[in-house]
Amino acid sequence: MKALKKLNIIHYDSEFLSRNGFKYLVTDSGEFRLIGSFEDKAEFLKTINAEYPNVVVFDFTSKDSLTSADIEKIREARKSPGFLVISNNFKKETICEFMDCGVECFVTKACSKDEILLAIKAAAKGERFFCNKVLEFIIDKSFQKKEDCEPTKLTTREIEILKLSAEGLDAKEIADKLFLSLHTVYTHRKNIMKKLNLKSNSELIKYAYKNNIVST
Amino acid sequence: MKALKKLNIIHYDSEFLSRNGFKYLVTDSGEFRLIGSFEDKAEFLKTINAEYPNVVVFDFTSKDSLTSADIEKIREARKSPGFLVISNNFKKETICEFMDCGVECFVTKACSKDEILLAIKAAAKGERFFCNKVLEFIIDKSFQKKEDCEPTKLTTREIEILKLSAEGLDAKEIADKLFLSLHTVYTHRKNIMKKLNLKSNSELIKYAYKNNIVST
DNA sequence: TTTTTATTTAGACTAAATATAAATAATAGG
DNA sequence: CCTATTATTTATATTTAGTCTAAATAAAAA
Repeated sequence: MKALKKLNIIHYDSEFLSRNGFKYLVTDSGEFRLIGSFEDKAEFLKTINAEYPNVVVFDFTSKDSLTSADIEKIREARKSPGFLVISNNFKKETICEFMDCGVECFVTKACSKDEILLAIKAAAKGERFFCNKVLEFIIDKSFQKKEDCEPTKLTTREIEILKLSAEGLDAKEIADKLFLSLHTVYTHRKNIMKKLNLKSNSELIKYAYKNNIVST
Repeated sequence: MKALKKLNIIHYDSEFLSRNGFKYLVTDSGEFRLIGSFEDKAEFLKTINAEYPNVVVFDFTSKDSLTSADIEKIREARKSPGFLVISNNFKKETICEFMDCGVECFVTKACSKDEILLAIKAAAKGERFFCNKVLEFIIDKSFQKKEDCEPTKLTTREIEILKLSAEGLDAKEIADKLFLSLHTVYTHRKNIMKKLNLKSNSELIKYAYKNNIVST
């Protein structure tokens, strides 16, 4: 069937309000066909494989969110749809992760109707679209970093110790908790600070909060 | 029961998705009449004074959110409507502030349709309703506190030092910055910890972040 | 004025952290 | 399988940071 070819959109968000707000948005404009707005991930993924969406829209902070592995699977299965994240609470790491696996567009839920519509169309064409807030966020947060999106890599043990530090535990408590020598904790912390270019335990804790390594 | 009298609801949220999701929610159920779902605060407040809402629903993290002063003004003007906050990113202080000025119900945007409907009805009757997430939050966060919602009052100097600590400055740097003796800084910090019942500089920094004394 | 609260400081002492060095454990690459 | 690398662990000696006790000064409240 020729006629005017509407863009097929599929949506996944655990928030009721967002699902219905989105439903209203895309159906009202008349330019799109909404395949569905899903709360359940399994059902959502099944429908993607049955229908042929041009654009996949999702909130990556949903309860049982899409992972980058999910996205890659979708990409592999067919001609890749465009991906658009509509969310709040963007975290640097998460944005990077999804950018790396090919998600084109990111907007916040605070964005205007027009901006969201623009983002959908951009995603359909495989173009990038970041709303100002996301953009600001990326620029701001990637200030101190070098080239890539990843912060200097910490080992699992180092991250563990960083987290506990940010929880307010001192070196001794961490040592007790992890059954380590106090010296070990100091050494790890020293290495963390070296890798992240920090100069005190306070800065380390600050880093953990600013970079969402612990929840606020 | 006057079966025909629908509850009048008015809604204020800067997020497009939420406004439309909410619109759908309340109109679909047939139990309510939605006076309007507003993006603009002035317009919203004007409409409240013109119409007679039974329930006022709003997101207190909106761009130009309702203040507790606004709420009080609405309360004074007429028989008080019920108030329901639908939001994410609850902060302890904000919840307390709005509870103090008489807001009955709090739910998150992640709540189910049914829960939101329950909350609306509770607000209309002047009853309290907290969703589980908000409840958890309140219980968790008010653990270490005494009676009131306010954290133990710190002096201006103490807050100043708390902030600088959270920024990652050590005692010496704070002393230099404020032209104080190192001992003075230690004393202030000791007093802060005593007042807040904290036992280390790390916990102090954690406290600052958890309580939004510094921005994340 | 007297009392309380806030702010400031010091000396003696204690706990925490660093620098340096190095030994295992685990892992990746050939 | 062996080896180079990385991760994890620990210790000693030394330095630095922080606490305890005590108290002076200033400002604000009673």
